[in-house]
Amino acid sequence: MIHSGVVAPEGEPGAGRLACQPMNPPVPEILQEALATVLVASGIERAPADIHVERTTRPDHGDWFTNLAMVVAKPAGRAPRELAADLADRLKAHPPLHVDKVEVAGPGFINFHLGHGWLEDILARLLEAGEEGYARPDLGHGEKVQIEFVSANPTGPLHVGNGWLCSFGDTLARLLERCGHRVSREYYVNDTGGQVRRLGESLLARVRREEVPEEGYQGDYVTELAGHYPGGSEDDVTEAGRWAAARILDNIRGSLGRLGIRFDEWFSQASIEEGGAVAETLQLLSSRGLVYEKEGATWLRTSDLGDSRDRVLIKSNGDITYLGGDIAYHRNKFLVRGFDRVIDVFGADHHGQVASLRAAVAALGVDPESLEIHLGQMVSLVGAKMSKRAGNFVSLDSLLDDIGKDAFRLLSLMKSINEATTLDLDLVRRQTMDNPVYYVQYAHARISSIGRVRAERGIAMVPVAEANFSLLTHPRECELIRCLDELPDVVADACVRREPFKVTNWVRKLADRFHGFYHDCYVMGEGVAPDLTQARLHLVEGARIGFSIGLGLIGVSAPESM
RNA sequence: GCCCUCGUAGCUCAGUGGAUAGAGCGCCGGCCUCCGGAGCCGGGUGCGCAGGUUCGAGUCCUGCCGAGGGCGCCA
Repeated sequence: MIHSGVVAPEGEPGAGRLACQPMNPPVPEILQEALATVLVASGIERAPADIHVERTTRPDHGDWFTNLAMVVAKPAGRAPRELAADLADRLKAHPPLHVDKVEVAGPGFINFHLGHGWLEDILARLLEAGEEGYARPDLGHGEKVQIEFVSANPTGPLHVGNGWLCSFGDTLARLLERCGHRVSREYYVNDTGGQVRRLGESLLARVRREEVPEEGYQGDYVTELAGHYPGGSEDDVTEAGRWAAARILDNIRGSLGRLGIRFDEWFSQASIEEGGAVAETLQLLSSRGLVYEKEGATWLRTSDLGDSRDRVLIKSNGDITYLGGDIAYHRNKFLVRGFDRVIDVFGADHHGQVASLRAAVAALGVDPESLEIHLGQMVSLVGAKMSKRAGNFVSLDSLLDDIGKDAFRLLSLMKSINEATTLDLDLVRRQTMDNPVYYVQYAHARISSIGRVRAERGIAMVPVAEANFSLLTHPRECELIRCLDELPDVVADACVRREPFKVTNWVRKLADRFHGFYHDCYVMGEGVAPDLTQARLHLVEGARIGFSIGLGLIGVSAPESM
């Protein structure tokens, strides 16, 4: 932490100076407003609702550009380049804030070259907002959203694949929270039905020192649990299964804790199936004429609602199907607890239930748009598939023992969950020393180190308002500030598109920019003027804020030293 | 057979319809007088195939090829 030793007391001149100076609006707003104005002046009647301005990818294209002329030209019956030139001329007559140069290029792009004041504004805005306020777009407006993830059956420890989606769900939850949603994390506990009975059978078999049935759970953990089983009626498989499931659930909680994940709700499937929820749900569906009896079973007309066929809710033996319980569960989410939006995160092996569930939610009278289902593609190991029943999975705990929480979270949040992953455990373990996590954390440790050296040398930081950011003209400094400028957009984008890995990519980019800055721009080196030192100290603080926000979102710790 | 996801550099992956497609790893070669060298700088190869939409396609549409997953009165 870098804290000023000379923070001006409140009320004195200087302390509130920043707040008194109205902050300039961000560049996109400045450009959009200017473009809207010249568009009208140029005789274009209907301006697009959303005028698109973007950062350029190449320096010779300036800093920002718009495709506005090309978008508007055709409906207006004008040539794109001609219109672009017209707009550019009008902009040049009254240049918007920070705009040094306006150019028309290519098929009709308008490029903006900005002055250094742009970067100074970015840094000032970032430092004023701080870790709490920066990159906190209010996209949700308090929307009440529930996110259910993992929900692995308590029939065995979490494996690496489970952990992968844990990272996704938890970081998505953090993103939603940061972007103005009220988020509840939920774990649906399958503590009833066939899986539990099967677990109980496996346990009792081990208690009797017999082989586990073929369809049972073969893992060593069952044998271990059997050693502690207090008994009970020897043939009550449900009782045995529930006892084992409770133990395993404790283990799962522990693994999640190691990953920094806490659930707000552990929702019992038994509470749904053994309470009145299913009956109430059936009644609702019946009243809509969507339920019928056939061959002794109770069916839901899901084929009327986008599913490929109808589905059974109550088996002919009277048992509730998984779907039957799941519908009641989703009725509870939407209609009982009143979530505005429900997000389910499943593994791709649950693909088969998506259409049914969507149809079922529609059958409940809930807007299907408010149910989001994200399928994470399979995570497997080189040369092996993980199977809980066969007991040949790699547990999340053992991998965490090897590489640690930070490396695991970063690793699991580096790419889209739409992409299948095959882990080479040897490689992952070996990569430990040149894992991206070190690159990122080392950058943060260097920031802390700068703070320590500053304290040792007794250098006090001046207030932000007294720092002269116009001195930060080194290319490394400019690149670092530009990177920090992207964070609010990255957070919003990652949230809206449900793509947490974008945050990881950004953090890595920030680390890259910071290492470059650190290498070329000594903050307190010999011959660095005091004013420049002050400006750079604030830039370093800005980077620290960026790391804190980014690493906080992906759940990776920001160490003071390595 | 039908449905979903994916195919971009040797490998792992980025790339809201924009201009000359980018990182990391690996490989080769440089850089420690000062805040931590777990760092910095330089070096090169690529959008599975074929059509279509568009001023403009890695991105959107159709078909094909290839990989993974799914199509139960299992969960």
